[in-house]
Amino acid sequence: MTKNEIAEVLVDIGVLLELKGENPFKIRAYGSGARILESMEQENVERLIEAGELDSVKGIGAALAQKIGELYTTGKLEFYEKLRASIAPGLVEMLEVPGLGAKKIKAIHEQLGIDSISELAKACADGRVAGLAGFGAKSAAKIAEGIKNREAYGKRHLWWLAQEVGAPIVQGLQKLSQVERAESAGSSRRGVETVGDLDFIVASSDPEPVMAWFCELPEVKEVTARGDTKSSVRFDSGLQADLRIVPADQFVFALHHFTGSKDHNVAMRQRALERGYSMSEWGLVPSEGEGTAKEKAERGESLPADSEEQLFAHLDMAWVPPALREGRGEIEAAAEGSLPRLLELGDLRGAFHNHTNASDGKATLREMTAKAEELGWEYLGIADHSKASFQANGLDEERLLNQVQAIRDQNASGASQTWVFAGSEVDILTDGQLDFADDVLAELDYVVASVHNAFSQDEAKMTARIIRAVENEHVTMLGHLTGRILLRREPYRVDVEKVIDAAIANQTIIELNASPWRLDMDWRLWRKAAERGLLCAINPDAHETSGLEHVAAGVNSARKGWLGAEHVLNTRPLDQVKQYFTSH
DNA sequence: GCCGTTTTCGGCCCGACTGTTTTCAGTCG
Repeated sequence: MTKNEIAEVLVDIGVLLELKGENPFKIRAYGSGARILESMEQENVERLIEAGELDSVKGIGAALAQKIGELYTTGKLEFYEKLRASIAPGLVEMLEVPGLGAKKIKAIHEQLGIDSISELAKACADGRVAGLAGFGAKSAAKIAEGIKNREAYGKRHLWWLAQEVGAPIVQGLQKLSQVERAESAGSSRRGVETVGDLDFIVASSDPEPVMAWFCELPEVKEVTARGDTKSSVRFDSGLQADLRIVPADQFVFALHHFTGSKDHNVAMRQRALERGYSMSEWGLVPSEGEGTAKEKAERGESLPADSEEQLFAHLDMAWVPPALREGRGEIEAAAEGSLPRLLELGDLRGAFHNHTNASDGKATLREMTAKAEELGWEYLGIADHSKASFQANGLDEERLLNQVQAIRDQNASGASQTWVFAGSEVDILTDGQLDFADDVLAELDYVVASVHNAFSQDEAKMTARIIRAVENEHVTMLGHLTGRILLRREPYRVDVEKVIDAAIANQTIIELNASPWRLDMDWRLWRKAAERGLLCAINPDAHETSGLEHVAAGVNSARKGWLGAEHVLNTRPLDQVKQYFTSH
């Protein structure tokens, strides 16, 4: 088993132990063990397992090391098999119902003998759930509602679309006379590709009218909680939003706290404790003394912070951009002053993977060029589909060469400030051959190679197929590495590490497809890949003029992957890009 | 289950909201 597969088993064990009513700290140990494995290099994991030294890693002790070793060598774990056999799958599923946690599920299971969601729905309806100790009519109704809405509401939402909902709400809050400060927080502020809900933090000494404004927004379908400091609402799309209102001097602490991530916060609190402080959304207070952190903060014992920079400075750290707050080494980097200078949208001077109406785009070459010019881009790459992508009206050799000529003519005419590169998004056929012969590819400025069919090939075949394309000397960059469509289509099975190795060895770029539905290659892979020499291109994969603006989503993902301008080809000036295409 | 220059036992991040209670447990983030 690979380290990531092992990590999945560990996470699963944590869930099952929770349903068993195990010690919460034991459960946490499995979860953190999984995260540690995920953040390690596969080779390091293998080396440590084989040397019997895996337990030297902080967070992995003797018990976890033994289980990981067993999974690595045999692909199985007796402990896990037995555990899984002892718990009905329906109980695991019940965790997805809002308001149901391990303890309540355990009570329902043990006292009513229920082990499936459908039986649970019946027991809510006939009053058996309401009759349980610790439950009542309201809990039963809430569970029934949760089961009914599980499909629609359990879903995560695309970051890009959630932003479009959230941005006007923040602006609206900021305009209210009772509001001193208002910001978006949560996974949306961190720019995670999908978000569970929206979080808003407001500083105000007069919360009631602000709560009322929020709960009465026209797009609100349901108010699920309404308190003095926190309210939650649900929009028609199923997207949930939380508003938290705090006094002005606590705003920065609340903003940081609710921006997260959880892993980041845990590490920050540990760092605070090492310095004799206890940190919460209420402030940064001495850990000694009477009362809770909240009470201390209310007595004015918190260190002051008007900005997040000050908050981090109290812990002897540089400010960490929200994009990096994922508990992936940013704490250490901020402490030693080695945070990267992250890519910014303004660093981009163009992009390469875009379509016109010659294949499946909606806009003409001229319209796409005009939009690029409006965005201030020095260059635009056109890479329409190749003939094997029949469904996308892919170009054959003749149409492609005509398009190349049209692009050359347009550049020569001087009609646009934006230079256009002639490329192709050429299909990688099932055996790894390309859809155009080498002499055709040689006519182009650059080539994007992508997989568009036979997604169900096994991992070995798919990996070999893509690597063969990566090794082709005409291929400039690999398009959407895994083919995933967020929340809709799983990635195809491919050994991404091997493809990255091959791309580095062959000096082939891997694209960061900036379509908000793709964001592929995933940001979690970029930091290490770039450190090892992989070059990135941020490509909107635009199919209409407005699609070019999706580069913003790609920049966001690149930042989460710790990339700076130096890692991205399309931050380079036109002359350097021309030179790159000539020499690669 | 993990960890340790106060430690090999006794901690492990912290608080709000809800629904059930009459002081709190469970859930959630």
